[in-house]
Amino acid sequence: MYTSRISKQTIKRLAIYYRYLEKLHKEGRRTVSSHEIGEELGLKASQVRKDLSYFGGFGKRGVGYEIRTLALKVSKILGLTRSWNVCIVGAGNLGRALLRFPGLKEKGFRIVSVFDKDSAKIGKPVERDLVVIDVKRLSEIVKAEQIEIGVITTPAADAQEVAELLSKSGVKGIINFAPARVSVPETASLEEIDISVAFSSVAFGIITSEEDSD
Amino acid sequence: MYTSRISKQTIKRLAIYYRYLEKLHKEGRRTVSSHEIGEELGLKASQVRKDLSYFGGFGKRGVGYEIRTLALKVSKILGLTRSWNVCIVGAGNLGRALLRFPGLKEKGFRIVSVFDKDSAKIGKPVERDLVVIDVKRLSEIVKAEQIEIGVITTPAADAQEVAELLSKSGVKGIINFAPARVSVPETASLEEIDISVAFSSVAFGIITSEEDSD
DNA sequence: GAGTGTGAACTATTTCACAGCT
DNA sequence: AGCTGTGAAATAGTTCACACTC
Repeated sequence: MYTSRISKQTIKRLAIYYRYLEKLHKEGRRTVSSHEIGEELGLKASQVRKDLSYFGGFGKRGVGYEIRTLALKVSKILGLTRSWNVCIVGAGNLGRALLRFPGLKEKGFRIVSVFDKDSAKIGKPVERDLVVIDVKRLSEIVKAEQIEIGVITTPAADAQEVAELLSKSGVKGIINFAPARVSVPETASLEEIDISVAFSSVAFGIITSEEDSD
Repeated sequence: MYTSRISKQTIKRLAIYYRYLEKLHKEGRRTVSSHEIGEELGLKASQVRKDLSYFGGFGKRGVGYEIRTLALKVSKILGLTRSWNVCIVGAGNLGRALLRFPGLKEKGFRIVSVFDKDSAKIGKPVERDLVVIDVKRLSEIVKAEQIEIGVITTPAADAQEVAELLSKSGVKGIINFAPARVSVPETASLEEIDISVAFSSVAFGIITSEEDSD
């Protein structure tokens, strides 16, 4: 269907539109214009319309977009109408924080297992019905539980190895929080969330804005 | 100095180069070529050279880059040669995980206080020498502790309010982990780390690669 | 010979501007 | 009249290609 070249940036904006549409829907609103969406999210109205137009003409000229309909269309595009089995590799602070991160379950991302290689952690409960499993059993469990998305929250040194293990086990998408870039086969979908890079980027921004004002 | 228009993407790559340079340095290596950096990080050599050239000619033709010198230059550019006082707003799971996130302290990001509005959390220790402080005291403490960077790990509904409070209190840079976009004054530096958007983006990637192979 | 630094060419993304529905 | 959908224009970012240095 819409399999062609849509940029990752467009997809991320779509996910942000979706969140805003849900909010409007909860407030009882029925329609919204591209101008209003852009206003709220800090984007040009034309950007919003262009992003949506890649997937079809969802709006009504002279009116705007019907919130309920558009939210449904966008959730379909983003794969939010089905559920996804997710595993977390690395039962440290960040891994455990993600177990309770708000909004994931509601969007269909179900964290069904947590792995670690540390024998002190293996077997310990991390959530009502979850216990840390030895990473040696990852492949077996990914298959048994039909896990499609793996989240890496290990130390940097283990990230590449875990990425390969996940890919080989049949995981289709990876989200990497470890402070190291990983590479995965072309066929897998990868998202890198680089926390320490974000800090450096902010620090750079502060320095340059101070220089500008000299 | 190099105050002009450098893209955020270039800065983020610089932070990634820096991490790789540190690794090479620890391994005892002395020089590296743009080709090798690109190979390791999945970028074209010309991209690496272009990024570095914005800030000066750091390399030697025929030789490459002297790792120690380049690492020092890049760390200067990114503001990693000084330290930054950071506060976290929101003492939930994610906020507490960030307190121990590896590499931040080493890069000079010192988390000096943690705030929350929940009276059940206020006063409780979160780390050796840190206790959760009432967010009402944020402005006072930001000034007293000379905090320049604020990290938002509150629920989405509180994120915009906290961003404004931080800006008004004199914080120059904000990193927002809440699943909501925030807006800050032009003068402040902002980085949004949108975890649920990353999940949606990966889900979209999986769906489209499955369609492609039909 | 090897590898940088950089203008020029190319590609991707954003924004404009306006025809065309409702 | 209001607001979408979309080619065309403008802008931003990447990659090429090669002169130049070590």
